[in-house]
Amino acid sequence: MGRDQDACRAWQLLVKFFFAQREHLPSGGGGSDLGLSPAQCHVLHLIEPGRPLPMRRLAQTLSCDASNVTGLVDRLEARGLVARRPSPEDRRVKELKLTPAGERLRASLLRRMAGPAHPLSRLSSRQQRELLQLLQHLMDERDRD
Amino acid sequence: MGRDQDACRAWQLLVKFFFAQREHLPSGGGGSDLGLSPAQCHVLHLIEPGRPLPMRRLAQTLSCDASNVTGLVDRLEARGLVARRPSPEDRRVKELKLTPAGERLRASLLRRMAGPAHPLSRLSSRQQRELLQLLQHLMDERDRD
DNA sequence: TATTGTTATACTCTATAACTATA
DNA sequence: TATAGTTATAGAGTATAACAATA
Repeated sequence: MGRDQDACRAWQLLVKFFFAQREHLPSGGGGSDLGLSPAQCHVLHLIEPGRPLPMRRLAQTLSCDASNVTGLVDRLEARGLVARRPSPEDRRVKELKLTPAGERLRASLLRRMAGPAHPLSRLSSRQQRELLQLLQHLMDERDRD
Repeated sequence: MGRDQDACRAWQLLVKFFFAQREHLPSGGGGSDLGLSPAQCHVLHLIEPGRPLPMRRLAQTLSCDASNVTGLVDRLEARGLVARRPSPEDRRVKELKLTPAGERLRASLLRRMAGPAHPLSRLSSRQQRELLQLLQHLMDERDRD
């Protein structure tokens, strides 16, 4: 019983902490003064430079309908941040990659997410290491893809 | 340097973990089959039974413009989930409270957020207690309101 | 037939600006 | 004057359904 209570309380705190730190999230407020909506930030965050991303996979990762991705990418493409490219292997598939401008903006976004008032910077070295170990344990249990 | 790296890595893992667990978030997908949008879930989550919430305060907590709250509450009120009531002290202010149906739906939502596949249930008792202590330390540094 | 991406449509969310009513 | 909430408007996000091109 104590265990479940600890877990519930921890999760509630985690939610609260996360919401308080939303400017450090990919889909948080961090991109609003870069002229990016939350969804656009998320897309930019998910397209890694030099790693073309099929639109279908983007829809899956965002867990939204494929038709959304069309409009989302339309707007990013109109701003010259991403480019569509038909896949060499399967001509139905379109791969997304960042333009140079897109890569620059993504870098700004990541920089903003990482600092300067980093969410975890108030923890001591030892506490940060403890947290890291706990999280790695959590993710090891889950990442099976 | 090790410290900053631990912190960055921990934060990245935290973001990833959170996104993977979004069905357990108030504004995650947990309410979609209850017929609630993410924003509506969030509102329902924030109005505690027996604790009337001024609309302005709701807008602040959601960190959105006050005009959004009007429509948001309109839709919830049309569905009989919340009710507006003028504040006895300041007649400009409207307080929100849950209807009985709203309280029932909120309870379902909270139940869904808490389980059955609770995000932290894979941790041992000791790990959960460690995590709780780390989070309490983080929040103690921040909650000054 | 099944899959990828698009279009059309409708609804919700969100911000800005102008407004009403209270204070 | 300032504040709480509303309205009008515009743009963006989201899901559903129907569609074209490709596999």
